[in-house]
Amino acid sequence: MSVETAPRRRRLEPDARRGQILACAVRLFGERPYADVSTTDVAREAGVARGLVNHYFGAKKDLYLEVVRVMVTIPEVALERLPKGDLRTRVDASVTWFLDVVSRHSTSWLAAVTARGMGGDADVERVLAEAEEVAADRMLVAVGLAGEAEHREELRGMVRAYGGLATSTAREWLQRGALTRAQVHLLLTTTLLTIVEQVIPQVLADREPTRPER
Amino acid sequence: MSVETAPRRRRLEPDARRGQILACAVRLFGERPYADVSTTDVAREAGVARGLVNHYFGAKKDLYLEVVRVMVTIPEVALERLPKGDLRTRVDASVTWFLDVVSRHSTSWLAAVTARGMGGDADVERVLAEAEEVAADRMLVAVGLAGEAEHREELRGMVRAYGGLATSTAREWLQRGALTRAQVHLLLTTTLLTIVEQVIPQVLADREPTRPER
DNA sequence: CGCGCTGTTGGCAGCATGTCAATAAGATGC
DNA sequence: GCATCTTATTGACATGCTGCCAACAGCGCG
Repeated sequence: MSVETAPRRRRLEPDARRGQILACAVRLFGERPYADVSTTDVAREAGVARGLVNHYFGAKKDLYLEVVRVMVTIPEVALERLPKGDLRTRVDASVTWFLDVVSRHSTSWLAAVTARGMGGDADVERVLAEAEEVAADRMLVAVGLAGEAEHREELRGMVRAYGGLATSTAREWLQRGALTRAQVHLLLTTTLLTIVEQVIPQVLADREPTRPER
Repeated sequence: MSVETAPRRRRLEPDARRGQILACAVRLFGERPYADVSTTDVAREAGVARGLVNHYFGAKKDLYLEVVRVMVTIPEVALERLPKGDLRTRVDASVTWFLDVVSRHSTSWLAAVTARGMGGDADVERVLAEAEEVAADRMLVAVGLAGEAEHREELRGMVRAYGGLATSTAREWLQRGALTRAQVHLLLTTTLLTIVEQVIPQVLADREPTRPER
């Protein structure tokens, strides 16, 4: 007879197990800094041997990369959902959408963005950079500047820089509570309008190949 | 007779030794990520036993805190050196000064700012926050908004957020090379002017106590 | 029912970190 | 010049985490 209906080991599909471990890792890394989360913690949280974490994700850093990627890659669901109105309307809608998203996943999102580089690590930096890349491209589409082939790199740089403003502003709102949502909205909207209407035209006016100067 | 003119141990004043070790740590952390720099590396670089590093700085993280503090705390030498002209002039001068400073210490500065939180560590976050605080206050003085007692917290939040823009923009220039110094200068100047002249007046117009809303 | 595939485990070896008593450099007094 | 005291400096130890790997055991298949 068998009283133990539950075997000490349960066999799951690789994808399922990997997903389960990743979910636990997301939660732990979201509420505690990188160094304070050991692979043992993740394994215990998932009810699994520690070695299995290494088996699926390799090094601890690789697991962390997956976590950051998940947290920072914003779903692309809404973009074609933007209104077709004039620039101010689209900018306003974009900012609203951004604020909705970050306020929803606030904790994990903050942890991911705050985690910039875990001390300058190149791989984490790369993941963050890729996420900024796609975000910048979508933003260019949103403000109707996707067609500029000439100064494409400069435009993306500008928008990525604006992403830094959006990040720090959202942090002032969600983390420090120094600003209200309305104030954040006003700041981001006005600033983006200024960049698109005043700064970018001046950049586009320069027909010089703009070789980098230090 | 004594052939060995150099004793195996050299005794230094605590401040001197501490400073020497700190200098080596600054260099190493400036060119390699946190996890890739062991206290052994720092000790070897300083020609010193590893235990001495712990003796002077405690844990490795404490040493790192000192390093970040040194790299991120910009000398306050220039601030009274700002011109007394109108707003645009002062903003222009402030941006120029900022770009000069970050381009000079570019490598170490980038590492420090990029190191935001080494994965969300609370202490590192605190050091960064303090540095942002003083930077924000100086910026408020520079643009002539230091006297606003009413919405002081909101103003500092706005300026700190602008600091995020300055950081990410400088990174686009120094690290990715996507923007030229002239473009960065234009972007930062125009944006700061917009914030001071358009956004802040609207915030100051609100006489509501602006309780945080999510 | 036996067998093979593979998800899963536990332990091993290496490395980094923090602590601490022992050591010796350099100053001080005689 | 020599003894002595202070303390900067060292070397070794214990601990904890990480990556790796061979052995183990679910679970499907014949």
